[in-house]
Formats: sequence, C-alpha cells, structure tokens
Amino acid sequence: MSATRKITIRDVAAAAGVSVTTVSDALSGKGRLPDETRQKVQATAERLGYRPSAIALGLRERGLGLVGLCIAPAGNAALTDVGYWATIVTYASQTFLSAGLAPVLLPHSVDMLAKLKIPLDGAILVDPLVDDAVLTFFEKRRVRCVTIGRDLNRESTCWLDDDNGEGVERMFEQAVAPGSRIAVVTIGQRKSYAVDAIAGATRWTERHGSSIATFQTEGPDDRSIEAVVSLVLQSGADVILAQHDRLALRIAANPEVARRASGAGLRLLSITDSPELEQAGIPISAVRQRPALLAEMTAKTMIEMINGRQPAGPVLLPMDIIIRPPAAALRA
Amino acid sequence: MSATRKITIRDVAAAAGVSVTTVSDALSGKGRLPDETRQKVQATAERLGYRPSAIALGLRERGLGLVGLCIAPAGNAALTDVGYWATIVTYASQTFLSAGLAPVLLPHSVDMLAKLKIPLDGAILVDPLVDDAVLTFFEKRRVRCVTIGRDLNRESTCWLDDDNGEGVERMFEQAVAPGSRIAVVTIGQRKSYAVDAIAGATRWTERHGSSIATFQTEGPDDRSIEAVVSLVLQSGADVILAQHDRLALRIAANPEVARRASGAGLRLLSITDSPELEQAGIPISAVRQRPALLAEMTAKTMIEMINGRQPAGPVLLPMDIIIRPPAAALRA
DNA sequence: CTCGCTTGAAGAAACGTTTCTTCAATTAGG
DNA sequence: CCTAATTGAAGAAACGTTTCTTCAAGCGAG
Repeated sequence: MSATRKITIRDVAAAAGVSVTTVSDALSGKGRLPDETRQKVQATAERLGYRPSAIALGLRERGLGLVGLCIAPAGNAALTDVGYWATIVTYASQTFLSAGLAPVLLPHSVDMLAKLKIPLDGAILVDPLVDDAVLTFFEKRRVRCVTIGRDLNRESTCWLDDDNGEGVERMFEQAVAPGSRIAVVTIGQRKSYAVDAIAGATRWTERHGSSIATFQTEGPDDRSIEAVVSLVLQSGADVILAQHDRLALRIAANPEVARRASGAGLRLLSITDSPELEQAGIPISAVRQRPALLAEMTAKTMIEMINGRQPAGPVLLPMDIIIRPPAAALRA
Repeated sequence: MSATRKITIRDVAAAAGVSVTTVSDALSGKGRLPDETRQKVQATAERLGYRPSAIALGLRERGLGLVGLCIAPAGNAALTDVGYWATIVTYASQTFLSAGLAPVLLPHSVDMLAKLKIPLDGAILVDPLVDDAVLTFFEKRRVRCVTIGRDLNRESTCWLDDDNGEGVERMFEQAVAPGSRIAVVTIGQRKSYAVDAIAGATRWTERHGSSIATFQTEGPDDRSIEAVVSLVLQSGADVILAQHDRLALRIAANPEVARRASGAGLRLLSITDSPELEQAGIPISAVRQRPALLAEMTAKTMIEMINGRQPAGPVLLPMDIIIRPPAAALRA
C-alpha cells in the first residue's frame, strides 16, 4: 500500500536522463534508438516499477475494451438462482476475454448504472423487459447494445434468441395429436420468448385445425396457480403448455393434472427445460434452450459491432426438443 | 451506430458560443454563471447528445472504479458448475455496485490478464492456488488484492475465509467420540481451507487423545479413490473426514463404507457442505461455508482499501455446523 | 472621478500516453 | 571539403475533462 504516487513515464524519463518520447519508443520497440539506450531505459523502467496507465492509453485509443453484461431480473431471482443466466455469463465472459475484452457485471437499474462512470464499448442485455429502461439508458449514452431475447415494444435493437417459435412448433409436431385442445398458461411479465413460443404453437394449431386458449395467472403464488389450473381443466384441454419449467412443475403437482396425465388424457409441455423436469411425477416434454451457444454468438456479435461491422438482423438458434412420452405411450 | 465522431465538450462549447470552461461549469452546476447561460449550454448539450468521456474523467481522477473478480479454477470446474462461486460473484458484485464500483470478471490466466488493458482499482481472488501466478501478477502491477482463502506460500496478502479450523473442531466436538481414530482423505491441489480444517481436527485430537492419519488420493478418478478408501478401511478408522462434499459422496458410494456407516461403526464427515449431501445414502455431517457473507465482507474490505484505509489482518468467519446423525443415534 | 469589489467568462495547466514533426549531429559520397 | 543522407533524440500536439487562475467590464462608494 502506502499511497506512493504512481510512477509515470515522466519519472522514468527523468531517471534515465532522456525524454518521454525516448522512453515510450524504447519500451514499445518503436522509433530509431540504439540498443544501448533502449536497454538503459528498459532497466530504469523496471527498477522504478513503471506501468503505463491504462486510462491514458484508453484516452488515446478511445476505449478500454469494457463490455457490460446485464441481466434483467425475473421476479426476485438473482444470477445464482438461475442456471441459465450463470451459463450465459460464463460463456459470454469467456468469449469476450478471448478477444481481449473485459466483461463488466452490470445491475439492471438505471440509477446504479448512472453512478458507474465507466466507458463501455458495448453491452449485452439478457431477457429485456417490455419498454426496458436500461435499454433506453444505453441508447441515450450511445452504448452499443445486443440483447438476448428482445424488448417487445422496441424495433431497433440487435438481438439473438433461441428459436422458441420453431422449437415449440416442432415439439407439437412430435408430441401432440392433431385436433387437440391446447391451453397455454402464462405467468409473470410478458416476455419475448413466451410470445414467440405461443406464436409457434398457434402456427401448429392453424395447420392442424386445433384450438388454442391462453390463461394468465394472477400471481406466482400457489393459490393463483391452482385457480388457473382448475379453469384449464374445466376448459377440457388435452394439452397444457406452461410458460416455463417452474410453472410446469407446479402445475404437475395438481392431483387432477397428475391423474389425467398419467392416463394419457392430458399432455403437459413446458417452453423451457430444466433438469428438475426429469424428476417430475408425470412426463413433461420441453424445448431446451442453449444458453452456452447463445452467449457465445451474442458476444461475437458484440465484438463485430465494436470492430465497426454492421450487425446482422435478429438471429434465431435452433433448439433441442426433449420429448418425455407418457407412460401409456411407452407401453404401446 | 454509424461511426459518428464522439461529441466532445469542445463541440458543445463551439455550438453554444462559449468556452469549454463555461460548458463544464454549466453542466456541473459549479462556477459563477447566470441562469440564462447555464440553461443555454444545457440545452445545447442536450441537443447535441453530449456525454462526458468517462475515460477523460478517469484520467483526472486516477481511477474509474473498476474491481476485478477472479476465481482460481479447481480442476476443470467453471463458474457455472460451482454454486459456491456463483454466490460469491453475485454478492461481491452487488456490494461493489452499491458502492459505485464496477465488477469485472477476470480470467485466472496471466496471459489473458496481460492482454486486458484495464485500470483496476483492486481485485478479489477466490481460492488462490499455491504460489498463485495471478497473485504475483497483481502484485507486480500494484493492483490491490484481497483473497478469499489464501496462497499457502505467501505471507503478505490480505485475506478472508470461513473459519474452517474452528468449524471442523466444533463439528468434531459435536459429532465424534473422544478416542476415535480419524482418517483424513484429501484430493487435488493443496488448498488453504483444507489445511486449516485439518489443523482444527488435529487440535481436537490433541485435546481428546485421539489419533489422526492423512490419506492423499492419487487422482480424482474412481480407481484412485477406491484404492485410498480401502487403505482407510484397513487402517481401522472410526471417522473419515473428506476434503469436500464431492469426495465425501464418492466415499459414501463404497459398499463397505456404507455398511459400516449405517451400523454406526463409522462416521463420515466433510469439510464442505452441499445440498447433495442431504441425498446421500448414509448421513454425512459437514461444515457449511457462508459464501454470501464472505463475499460481502471481502468486497467491503476491498472498498476500504480503495478508500485508503489500511486493511485489517486475516478475517475468519464463524461457520455453521450441519450434523447429520447416524440412524443408530436417531433410534437411541 | 477613481478605487475596489463583484460578476461573468475565458485561458491554461494537469492527468499520462503515443505519435508526428523537427532538429542537430554524424557519416557517407562526390 | 562540401552537400546530402542518416541517425539519435527531443518537442509538441492530441485524446477529453476539470479546476485554478486570470482578466475585463460593470457598478457602488468615497
């Protein structure tokens, strides 16, 4: 420690008895200098423990190579709670670091962001909300931004996502009988992945002459969910499509759902997959997202943008379909 | 987008027909300016979309408020795989952000770090290796560093950790009968937490006249572990203390261990806890680490250092003890 | 009328680099 | 021996701010 003043290039120059230009040239291997001078300067710099100031460098180069990583929260979940996010952070960071860029973890709060005085070369926003304020903040500050998923009320941003629409459509193709009555259960804020997934399901129903109805839970509490589930059951649905795995598990916990599902009179599907679905009492088919690949591609898009290339339009990644057939089907 | 040159304070000054000083004063609320001028300048700045350069600011202020977060890998595990690390990253980041500092995710690789030209105000290193090269790198660059756990071959760094020694000692007090024959099984690189834990166990044995023997596996593969376990069993140990939860689970999978443990003739303990231990076939007591608190305190220590206060010596956090009594004891 | 105080605003230095330009001294060539 | 080219090294500008200092104009008081 000991607040020793930082050693600058001027200190080295003075100590070596040369000009700052000479020091700069000697250390960077540029300019026209005899080896003798070069070595003398290098030795002096070493002795003094000189390190060039990254900030001064950044001032010249117009950028330090910092990229933000920002995750819009879903409810009260934090990075730790959602493996999907942790995977994205890990892989995006890795990609950035390999390119010599440093990933900065950003809060999804305009107030906190405003306090951070850091020169971002770009930022990735994961799961933006509708009318996302952070996205607006980035636009105002002219920070390049790529999102994973999209802000449903915004046209302009560059985004990537799993191809949830195509994924769900394909899952229906494999797991659902034509003519089925579909019930979609949504929960929480309107998210682009859910919208796309429902669009995919709708395309399937249009092709196969099935019906589709959407149910929205009032809240994430068990009572609201129970209420919606009983509505769904009354509606005579053959197939329930849940917005995400946690919701699917809660729906699966309903005794009537479990009874009908085990008898193959009901099929439970989820728009997102997770290891926990494996453990559910009844089979739950799902579309599996690919956060690692998604993160890598998003980071690469960001790198392209930083290097001045025009970003491509939206990119949609094909997904894996996880079919967990009902016991009845297995027996057949 | 569109590589439009950045708007500088000079542009605003020219557009408003004033000097840069006036612009700076007008926008920061300092200086002596009539409201009229102030507003005119503010309007011009707004119109042009002027944003002060964070780098230029940083150059004056000697620092941008960037703190590194670096995790020394254990084997091939990444951030995603270890909940402990994800928790640390989450909570440390939160603490930094609340203090207006921006957390940067750093690789545990000197080569990659050297390519990153960023002005770090400090860094946290989690689980440093013995003779950790990254720690040396930080020292050379004069980057303030706090570690979670410590480099066993280094005296000088400021570090915090769970109090593994006291924790294990207390666990023994509660779970182990005096006179027991203790076998400690270690795996992988020598880590400070394991060294401390073994020291705690040794203190307990010295007080209670028990014996302690240490076994090191050759590698992380099942064969090496089996070999060590059979040695341990031959040694007639009553108590096995495993270096971490994953190792404990593998040891628990040994049939002979399971047999003896279910009969209360053997007690299996682990230096680290995890939810998976709950699911093990036999009871495994453990000391539970507190990554959230640890991360918060470490981040606060770092903030203190950045603010110029002398860091305290090592800080050890009291741990929770998770006793999972053998079935025999439950019956009694 | 002039001195001194206040007000409004500009100039300049400093933060730490790199790079472009300049310049003197040395060497080679005719 | 004089000119031209080369070599070694320094000067200065630029990157974008903030802040300390300076300065002129206006105004009231003596």
